[in-house]
Amino acid sequence: MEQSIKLIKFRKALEQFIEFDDVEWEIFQNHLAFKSLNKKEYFIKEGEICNCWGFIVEGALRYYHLKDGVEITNYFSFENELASAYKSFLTKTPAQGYIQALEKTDLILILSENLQKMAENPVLSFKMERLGRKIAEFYICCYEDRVSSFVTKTPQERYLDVEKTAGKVLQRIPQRYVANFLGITPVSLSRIRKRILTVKS
Amino acid sequence: MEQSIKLIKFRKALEQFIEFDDVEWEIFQNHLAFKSLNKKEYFIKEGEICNCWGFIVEGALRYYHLKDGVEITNYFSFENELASAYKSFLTKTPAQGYIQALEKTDLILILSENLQKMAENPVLSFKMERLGRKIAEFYICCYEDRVSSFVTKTPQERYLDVEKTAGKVLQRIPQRYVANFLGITPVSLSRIRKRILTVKS
DNA sequence: CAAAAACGTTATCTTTTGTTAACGTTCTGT
DNA sequence: ACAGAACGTTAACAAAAGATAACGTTTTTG
Repeated sequence: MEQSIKLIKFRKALEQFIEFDDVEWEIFQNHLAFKSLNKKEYFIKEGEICNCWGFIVEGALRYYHLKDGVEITNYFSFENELASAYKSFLTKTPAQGYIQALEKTDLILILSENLQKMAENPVLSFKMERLGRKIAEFYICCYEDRVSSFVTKTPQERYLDVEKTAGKVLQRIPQRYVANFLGITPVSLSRIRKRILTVKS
Repeated sequence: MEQSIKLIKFRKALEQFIEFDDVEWEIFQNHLAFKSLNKKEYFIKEGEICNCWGFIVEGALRYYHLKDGVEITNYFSFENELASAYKSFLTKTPAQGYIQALEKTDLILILSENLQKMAENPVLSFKMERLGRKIAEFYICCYEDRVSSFVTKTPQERYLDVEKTAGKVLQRIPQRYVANFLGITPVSLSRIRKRILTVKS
């Protein structure tokens, strides 16, 4: 995919948060970088300090960390979504986990240093502040729902929810990762799926 | 407690996000309101649209919602913390649950309309934007940890964590609410506590 | 293409949790 | 102060989840 098309995609995706006029966008896009990850390559590894956030033009990322040497998957991001080790990026502390490409993934990156430059640019500073706020607020809403689902719902209910809201992308993800995401073991998810199937038929 | 002391407390608490100079603070504090809730009074009820966020000068709030007519407690806020039905406030959609005072609670409120006024005030607009961002980012970090705890840890581990990090405030909260917070039933928490005690001794 | 690794399912057994109910204690409101 | 409600604990049983291992199948990878 051409870079110009990627940029248009990015601009469109950011419109859910904020709109840039052409002058602003011109400056903004000069502060962006491009990166591609092959399957299983890393966006960030545990212990590193995340120095950028990314927009996924195409592909998918998996967030996981190790517990007793075993990978536990926390989260996924897909095309047209943002991606970052948010806490590490914001607090400049070492990342507590890994972000890995589930498939070949094309990214647009905003590096901390460029974000800083834009924050100091009078044309963009206010807008960048607001963009940062809007994005953070968006994720808070997502998190509110996710936490609520853990407190309120059974694993089976959570699975049915995910199947309903993200059924399509689910098929691109190995099932054991989905199990982690739901807070259960792969074996348990397999049983839940069977249970649901036998009830349906 | 006198209002002036409350305001100093608030200013100090906000310093973790941003610092106001005296001129800015003077304007800021003229856009604040005060409110007290008696035990069991509501900060917000399900279906209402949250039109403010609050700073808890003293007291504690409990977030819960109803599932099949039963109260499920999601979260707590204590003195020196912020409180809001965040998603409802941000998106102007009906709140999905209740926020209730666990004890007598004194609040300082920022109403949406006053936030709006400050956002339009050239002296404060940039700072309010940044404050909004910082607060949202702070909560994202909290949420990241909380979600991670559900995915990675057993209920018993989560309980031990909470006991370690919030042992003191925990004693002010009825145990069945804590159970909900951990994503388990009160009966189950009682068993976990017994299990831990017998291991310790 | 072939060997090896990874994957999802299933079975078995253990552990934990949910559910309901009972009981004594504590808290609450009148 | 007293009656009623709410609370935490415990017990008994059912349901679900974790752990481990075995199995065929699919995917990787050299």
